[in-house]
Amino acid sequence: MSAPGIKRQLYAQFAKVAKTLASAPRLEILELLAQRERSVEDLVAAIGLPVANVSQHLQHLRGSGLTANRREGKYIRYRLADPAVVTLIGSLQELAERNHVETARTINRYFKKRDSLEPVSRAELLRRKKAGAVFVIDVRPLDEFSEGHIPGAVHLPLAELERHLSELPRDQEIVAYCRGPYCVMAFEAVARLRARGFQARRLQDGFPEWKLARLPVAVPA
Amino acid sequence: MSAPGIKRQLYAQFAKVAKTLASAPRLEILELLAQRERSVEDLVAAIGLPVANVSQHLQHLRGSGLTANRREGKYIRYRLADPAVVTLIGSLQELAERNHVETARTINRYFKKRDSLEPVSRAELLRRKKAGAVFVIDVRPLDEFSEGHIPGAVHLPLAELERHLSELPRDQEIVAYCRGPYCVMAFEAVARLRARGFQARRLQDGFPEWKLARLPVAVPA
DNA sequence: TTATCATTCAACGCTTTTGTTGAATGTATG
DNA sequence: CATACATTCAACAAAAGCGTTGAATGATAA
Repeated sequence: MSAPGIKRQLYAQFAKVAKTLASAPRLEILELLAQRERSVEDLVAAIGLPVANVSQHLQHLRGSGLTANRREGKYIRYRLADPAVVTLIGSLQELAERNHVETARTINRYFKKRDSLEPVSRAELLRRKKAGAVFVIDVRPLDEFSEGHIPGAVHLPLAELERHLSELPRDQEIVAYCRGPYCVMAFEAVARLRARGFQARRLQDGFPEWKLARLPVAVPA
Repeated sequence: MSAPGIKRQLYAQFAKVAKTLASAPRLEILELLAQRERSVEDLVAAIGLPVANVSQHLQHLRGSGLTANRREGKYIRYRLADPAVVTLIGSLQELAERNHVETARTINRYFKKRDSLEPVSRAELLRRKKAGAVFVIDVRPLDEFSEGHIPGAVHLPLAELERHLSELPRDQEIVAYCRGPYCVMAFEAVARLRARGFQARRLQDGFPEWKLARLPVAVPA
């Protein structure tokens, strides 16, 4: 009375969910949604694809249960349906970096070049924050920072970095973070700061991972 | 000097790795490899697809770095390249069960029906093993059991269950496990045992997850 | 109501993926 | 050296997925 077909069916469904992650634009959308809820418009502005296409991807994501949405006036706001999505994508990226040759090469060529130092782990950052021996900057866009950030972090997006150099400490290490472990902005910020003679390092993960680990989060009123 | 293309490139590569998981046969192959190393022949016998097709899937898996292989005489033996593959697939399945409507329905219809009791967690099984209040059976095929199993577990595959009922305790709970959290065999075993009046439950995960958690493992010489 | 605007739908070519078939490779065995 | 056998390669048709285009929904605001 056992059903061998049930196994196939279940695996086909798992595969369907995996297929949702198998698209670069969808991964980008998920990363953006990990920062905060967004309307279709917002997402279009952020990733620069035609509206219909983004909408189509959002349908796919919703169909797999990775996102949820709610209507708010004219807008429909999308969000991650489950914080575990961040975990899943994290595992995927970690595995890709360690085992997929091309991914490893890309990361070595581009990222490691700009940031040869070991990144700071969450635990280490916590310790050093308590000791007061660190200056944390959040390089994401303002709207994402406003939705929540590491307590004590100063908002300083890439575009404004040069203008505020005088406000940064030269006797303390600066730690930069952004959307996730492979978000380009933090790498770029660290590279520019080092070029200017600052001591700067990157936080290993981004804000979503920090939040997921249930570490303290500051949300401005 | 920042490269916006690098982000796209990296995400495309992550997507490529995800695409590897986006196929039912490949997920099956990975589950089989999580139990032990296998030749192409072995895999063909286990999943019942044409040789060339299985080989093709294996090329794909290898290309993404999820598997590795070595030649041994006429055979080429494949294995998981990284234990983290088990973690990744686990996250995927968990997310699918919680959020993907069809997956949840399948699981409720088929699996929950056969096993309405809460499964036993790894931690709970460990505690109860120490207290001696549990009888553990491994319902996987012999070759997988031989490659490693939970210490003290008795090998009792589905096909031989009925023949050995007299050797099972009626005053102790029986815990069955197999390849993973959604492996059909453990569900089936528990259902049959309950029908016969035994107290039986399922271990929440399978052997690969047990091993990954660095819990004690028995490997016969 | 009508106009406006965010979002979705439907249909179309285009590319990629999938499984199949039959031949090729490469290693062991007689 | 020839045969047997495990595995891979190459080529093909069928199916699925992707991005584009233009029209349709559905809610707000005048």
